[in-house]
Formats: sequence, C-alpha cells, structure tokens
Amino acid sequence: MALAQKTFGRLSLYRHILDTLLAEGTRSLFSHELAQLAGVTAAQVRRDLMPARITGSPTKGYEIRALVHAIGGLIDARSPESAVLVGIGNLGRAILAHFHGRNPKLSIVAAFDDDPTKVNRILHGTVCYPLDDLPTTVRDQGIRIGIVTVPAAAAQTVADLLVQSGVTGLLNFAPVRLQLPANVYLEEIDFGMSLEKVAYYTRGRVAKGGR
Amino acid sequence: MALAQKTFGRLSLYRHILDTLLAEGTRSLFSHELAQLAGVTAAQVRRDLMPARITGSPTKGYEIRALVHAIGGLIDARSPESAVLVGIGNLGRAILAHFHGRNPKLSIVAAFDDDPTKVNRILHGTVCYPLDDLPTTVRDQGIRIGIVTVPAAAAQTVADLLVQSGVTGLLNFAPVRLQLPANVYLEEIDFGMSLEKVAYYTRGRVAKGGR
DNA sequence: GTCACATTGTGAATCTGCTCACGATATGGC
DNA sequence: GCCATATCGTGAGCAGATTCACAATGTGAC
Repeated sequence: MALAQKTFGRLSLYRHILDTLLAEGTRSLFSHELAQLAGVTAAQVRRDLMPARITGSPTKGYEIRALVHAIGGLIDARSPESAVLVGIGNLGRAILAHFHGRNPKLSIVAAFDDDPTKVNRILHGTVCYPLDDLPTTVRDQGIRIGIVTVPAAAAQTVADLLVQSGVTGLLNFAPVRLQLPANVYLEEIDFGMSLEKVAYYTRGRVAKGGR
Repeated sequence: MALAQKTFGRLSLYRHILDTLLAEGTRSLFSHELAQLAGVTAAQVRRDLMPARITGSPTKGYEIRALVHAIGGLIDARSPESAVLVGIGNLGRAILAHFHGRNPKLSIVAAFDDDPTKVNRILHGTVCYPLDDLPTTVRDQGIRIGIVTVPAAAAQTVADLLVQSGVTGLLNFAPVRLQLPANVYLEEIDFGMSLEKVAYYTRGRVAKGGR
C-alpha cells in the first residue's frame, strides 16, 4: 500500500524535474530521458511509475502534465498540510526562505524560538512566536509536522515538546540522534555525516580525464 | 575494499554517538546499547564493526576509546582535508558556523560569493573571497571537495566551475539535480524532498497512545 | 578450578530492491 | 493497409544488505 521510502524519494525527484521541464515548455518525454536527468536507469523509472498507473506511448513517451498529476495523486495529501519550525538561526531562516510560497499543499505556518529578540515578527512570510506558545499553537491548529533547527543541546527537549503537543512527524537538522516514541516518524539530516561521506568517496578519485 | 555507503553512514553515526558518550565519561558499552542509541539492531552494529577488526568482550562489551579509534582508521583520511563553500546566504552561513572548529581532519578553508558586499571578510573562521578567485584558490591549494549553497538557478554553473578547478567531490544543497562527469562524486541534500517525505509518512500516524 | 551466563563474531537464510530481457504496442513511412 | 522500429510494462533473475541463530569466548560467583 504505502510506497517504499526509496521509491518515494525518486517520485518526488521525478516530479520536481518534470515541473521544471513543463516550465520550459516540454510536453512529453521517454523513460530514458527522465532517467538521465534523475541519474537512474530507464527501467528504474518505468518500475517506479507502475503504481502511478499511467501509461506511456512507445512513440511519444509520457505526457508530462499527466505524469505530474499522477505522481501528485500518489504522494500528495488530499488537503493542505502545515508544519512548524523551531529554531530561528541561520539554518531556520534559510529553510523558511526556501519553502516560502513553494508548495501550496505543504507550508510552514509558524516558527518558534526562545530568544525574545527573534520573535513577534514575520520572516519570509512565516509568523515567529516565543517558544512558550508552541504547545497551544500546534494543538489548536492540529499541526502534525515539526522541523527542528535548534542547537544539538536543545534538540531532544524541543522534539519532546513537539511530540507532546501532537506532532507525529519530525525533520531534524540538529546533529543528535533523537530518541522518540515509535509512533513518530523521524527524518534526520546530518551535515557532518554528509560532508564526511563526500570526503571519503572523493578520496582516490582523479580530477579531469578520469572516467 | 571500500565501504558500502550505508555502512559508512552508520559508522560515522556510531562514532558521533561514541564521542558523545566518551565526553560523558562512559568507557565501554555493548552492541545492543549502541544499537539502541543509533536506532538499528544489535546484529547490524556488530556486522558494521567487522571491518574495523576490533573485538569486544562478552562481559564488558566494547572499549569505546578503541572503537572510536578503529572507526577513525576506517573512515578518516590520513592527512587533513579541505573543502570550499560557494554561496554565502543563510544556509552557507549556517554550514560555516556548524563546521567551524568541529573536525580537525576536515575543514572548510574558504567561502565564495559573487555578491561584493559578502566577501573580503572572515565569517565563522572562514575567509570569504569573490567568486572570481575560486579557480586559483582551489587549484593552488589542491582542494578536492566543494559545497554548493547557491540558489537553484546558479548551481549548475557553480558546480561546473568547481569541477573545472579540480574538485572531485560535491555536496549540493540547491534543489536541482546536477549533471556532472562520472569521475565526480556527488551527494545531494534536498530539503523539499525531505519535508515531503516526512509529510507522507506522517499521514495516518496517530498521536499519543500509539506504539 | 569449575560452572553458569550474557555477549560476541559470523555463516547461512531471508528480504528488499534493482536490472535484465522480452512480448506487447503505438506510430510514421511507403 | 502493412511493415519496421523504438519504447513501454512487467515477470523473472540477481545482487546487496539485513536479520537470524548458534558456536565460541571471556568473566564473575562460588
């Protein structure tokens, strides 16, 4: 029933690529073209699209508009969803800016910080509140998604607060492994690990003429 | 010979957790304890540690200091490595702050931007230069790792510039799929996709009493 | 010194996801 | 209208990663 995480990630990527192509005026493409743009194989693309139950033509490929719509049907919510962000530092601001006005189905509706100088204003279209207001805001608006961009030391406390307030999905940027109840979905992004990975797999590669 | 990407990611995570434990004064632990903290199974931990050729005791578990050292031997470079960052926006600044003084073996040594008001100063210990200086700096210092935090529209151009200057590993934060020669290692972090993923897997979860 | 015990290290089985390869199919050329 | 062609949709096979399960091991209790 539910999509595998890897499949989901690729579908989201395909849609993003297809949106860009649509904006450029392209109307249709073949599986191998999308594959090339996404960095996967053509067979992978076709397999990923199976649950979308969309069908392409051997001579024209897939109609992009239909494809985007079908992918949306698989991965989007029926009704718009809201998220909150906690931690209005550089990273928090970058994320607010990034998402502002980007996706009407999924938006950040409030930001929180315990620093009084950072709150009670609007940043990139998002209202900023003191941290104390978090529980009531989240509860009253029935918000289910939280984004954690506070320093490592505060992350577990903030995550607990979010979960107690009713959040069941978290996106954590703090470099700590959060311990959460099993009913909460957790996605972690760790810059440090990513950079170490790049460093590791970069070693031994040859610049220029390598293949 | 080379570690699988998934194994690498977990080893990096284990080390981070173990570093934290060491700082708290813990000296040894069992595979199931590390597993719990990392969110994986005990068998997974033991299997991941096989290439480290470290051996634990049935009664004491693993000696943490030795473990950290052994993992370092697997994933760290022999000599210190340097990276450069391009795009001094909120995200770029957040990343500079994040890495400043964190890892002596892997540091960001220069940042670039094409906005003249952002350069010729030091930010979180990193010197900021105009974009025009990038090729010579990267070439002269033999830098192999680049971090891209520019807007989507500029990302491909910046990536090409980095690769031409000799970089063979990229960490890309811009929401575009970069097209690069096969000899360049590419790691992409896409906030939009991550948030969509959280939203998707959060749906249908029940707050509170769930298990 | 011996026993009981909990944990380690790892071969084997399992599971998940990816690729292969091929019959089915839609279209343009003649 | 029919043929040649390139791509689609998907069952089957394959590869890589995870879990299982158990013999080997080291230590503390007595």
